[in-house]
Amino acid sequence: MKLTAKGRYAVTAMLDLAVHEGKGPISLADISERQGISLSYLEQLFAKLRRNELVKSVRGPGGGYELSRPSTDIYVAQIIDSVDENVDATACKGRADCQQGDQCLTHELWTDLSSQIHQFLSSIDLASIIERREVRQITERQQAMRDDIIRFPEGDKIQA
Amino acid sequence: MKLTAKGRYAVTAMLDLAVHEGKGPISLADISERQGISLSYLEQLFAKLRRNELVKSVRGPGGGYELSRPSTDIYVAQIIDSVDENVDATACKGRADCQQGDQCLTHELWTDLSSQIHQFLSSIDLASIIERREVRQITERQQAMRDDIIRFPEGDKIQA
DNA sequence: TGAATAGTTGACTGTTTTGGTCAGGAATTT
DNA sequence: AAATTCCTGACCAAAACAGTCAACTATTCA
Repeated sequence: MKLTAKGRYAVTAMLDLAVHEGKGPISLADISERQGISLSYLEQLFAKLRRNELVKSVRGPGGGYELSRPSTDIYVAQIIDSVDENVDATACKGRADCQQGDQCLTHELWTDLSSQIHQFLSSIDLASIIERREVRQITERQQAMRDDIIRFPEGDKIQA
Repeated sequence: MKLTAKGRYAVTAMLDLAVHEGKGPISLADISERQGISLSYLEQLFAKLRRNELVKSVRGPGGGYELSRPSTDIYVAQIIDSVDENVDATACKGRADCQQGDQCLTHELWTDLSSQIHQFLSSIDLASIIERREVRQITERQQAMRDDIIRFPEGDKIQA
């Protein structure tokens, strides 16, 4: 499991599709403009997403991409796996001294953690991210009503 | 949040310390040998871990590094944040066209997801990773007893 | 005191990955 | 046919990664 800008771009693009679900195919040019990702880079990403059957393409004028299935059935882990697809397995493969002692212990510990992360991301579908946001917005609106006058200068620097 | 080899190295090294908790300072040379990480690279990582007060150093012969507090109080997210420490905030900062329309919507969605991931990793402490492994080993041993004779050719390609 | 140990720091380097460009197709619709 | 859009591969610069080297400081032990 790896979590870099590449995966973020892919998830962002897929979220864009999910938000416009049911409005027919969305062109990569549109996504490029909205999300600020270069067209050519999107093409590379979507080639992989298509191969992994997360999206389907429609050619010709008015064409573009659609989710291959409802956004409730597409999980974040699937997206990231599609574009990263490196089956690294945390090295320690060719090393002979990896029997059972201390040597490989922490390697396994990392693998454990890694699989927990993967499991976690496998539980989050696109629809729930969008839904979660809506819930949060409502909560904030209610909060704002309680706080009434107070104006908060946006909690920036969210670095998660 | 980023999840790359750098973070993996840091977590692995910290797990190594956690496993040897209470046995006095552990030298980077030991960790280097056990985990197959170059000594100098460990030095760089531990400089950051120390600045973030996750470890404390003991100089001189017999010296090394120790966890700055019990392994139950050190969380994976803290480790990764220490060595990566880039406060990126997913761009879309200088872009003027980021008011509220579609433009920035998915950016926020990603930020949401990202904070969920961060929150998740903030909930996992070093001790629980080690403990979880022990639980799993017991489970496997019990399973092995039930399966009795069967010998399984290791389930490799764990790619999580 | 002095030698050995071990952390500290910074500069530097080769390799891989990123993010992106370019060009040429192929398929589809109008 | 023309326009649009997906599709593919070759290519590239910059960044990140992983590691090296070297000089240094602090501590301990003989």
